[in-house]
Amino acid sequence: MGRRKVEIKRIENKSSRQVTFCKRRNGLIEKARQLSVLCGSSVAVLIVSSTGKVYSSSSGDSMAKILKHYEVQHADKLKTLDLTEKTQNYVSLNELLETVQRLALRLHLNFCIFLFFPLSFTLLLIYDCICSKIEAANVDNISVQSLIFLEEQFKTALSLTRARKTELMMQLVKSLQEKEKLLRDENTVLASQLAEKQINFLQMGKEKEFLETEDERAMLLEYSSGNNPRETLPLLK
Amino acid sequence: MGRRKVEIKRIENKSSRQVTFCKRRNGLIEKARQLSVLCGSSVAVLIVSSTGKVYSSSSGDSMAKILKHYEVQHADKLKTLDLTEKTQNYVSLNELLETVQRLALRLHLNFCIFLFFPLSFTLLLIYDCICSKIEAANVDNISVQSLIFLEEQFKTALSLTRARKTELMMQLVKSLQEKEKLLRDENTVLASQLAEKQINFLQMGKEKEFLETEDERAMLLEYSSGNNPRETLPLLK
DNA sequence: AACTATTTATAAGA
DNA sequence: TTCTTATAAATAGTT
Repeated sequence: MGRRKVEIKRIENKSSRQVTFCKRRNGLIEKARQLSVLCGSSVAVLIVSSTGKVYSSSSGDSMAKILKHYEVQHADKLKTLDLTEKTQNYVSLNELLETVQRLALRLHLNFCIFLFFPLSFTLLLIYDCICSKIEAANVDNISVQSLIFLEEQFKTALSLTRARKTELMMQLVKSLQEKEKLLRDENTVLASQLAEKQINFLQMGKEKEFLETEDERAMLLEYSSGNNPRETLPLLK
Repeated sequence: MGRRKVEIKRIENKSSRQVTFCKRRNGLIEKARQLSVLCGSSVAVLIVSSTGKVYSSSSGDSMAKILKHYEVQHADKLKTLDLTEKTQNYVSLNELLETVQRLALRLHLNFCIFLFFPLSFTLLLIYDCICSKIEAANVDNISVQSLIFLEEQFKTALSLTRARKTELMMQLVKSLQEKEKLLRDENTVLASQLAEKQINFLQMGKEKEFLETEDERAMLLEYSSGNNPRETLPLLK
């Protein structure tokens, strides 16, 4: 729709690309407005120029409402994915943290977030944002009651954390004990096998030329020497 | 661009509105794609139909990236507004909470958020989302060290909360003591004024008809009776 | 969904 | 950037 037909591919000439960007950007936003009015729908258009500048328009509802609609639908979609989603958890978590961080900055508030995963957790503490601005507010607005409630919450969180820590340490101790028992048993077996072999070696003492490997000869030498044999083998690792 | 010119106002005929919606929606998304390709920019289009269905398209970058761009710019814009924004804090806070809630659901995680405003705070606790799904994960992934760290954080938060509570209670006690002192002083003044008047009354005892009001007569009666006068007036409130 | 008369958008030029 | 204008593209009404 111009003097001549243009292929839809990147415009290489910088200034004509800039001109086209401006024209078509306005055109797109106008089209969005028309669609919104004609059909009673809400339309948001977000344009990020190649230089990173953001242009946006919303018609019908506000931008926030439209984005909310999108996110709700998006969340539903993800919920049905379920398993596929699990692998994306860490990316999504970062998104969450970024979002909260950004919003917190916007709201000028101190906050900390504790995220408890069932088996692991991420902890984010952000104190002293740009908060001094609200400092002038009325002292009477804070109730001691609320702080007492908060104190209770922290006590609970603290004792839950301690309980979980204890549980984990018990598990750790138990598994270490089991590992130790296993290794002791293994040692016992190895020691008795060795004792058996030692007897054979001693019987063959006068006929060293019958020993088959260097290792066996070395072992015999060690056991023949004056050193006391170690009671158990050293623990693995 | 059709058989005849149309005014840009809501199409009343339902079926032709539906047809136009479909045509123009496709047109808009195609225009967005062209703008993106021709000018090397990223374009997102979000359309919410009058029935609530959401259509979206992104070209250039992914939808997530474009939305992030928008939010970052939006945050910057708000930061420069500063004062005007303060009145919107509570709405924005709700937005924050909703966003976090939604994302938490999406991520299937337990979490709690503590938002500390400089002088007041909002506390949100959400436990036990849809978390059971990750329960099967490997126990070895959690380090006791992390829990020890978390425990320290809670201890700190607890002692900060207690310190703040104590501070507030001290303030409260101090202000109550000041109020009491003020009232005592007031009482002293009033009591001495009253004593003075009482003497006048007693001097005028034989000429009751000179008393000007019912109140004064009642007062005289009280002070003339056998009751000991109260040491101070009762505290206000 | 396809057709086509018309309107609208826009490429190139100024 | 903005205006102009020739022309391409989009689409309203129709089938």
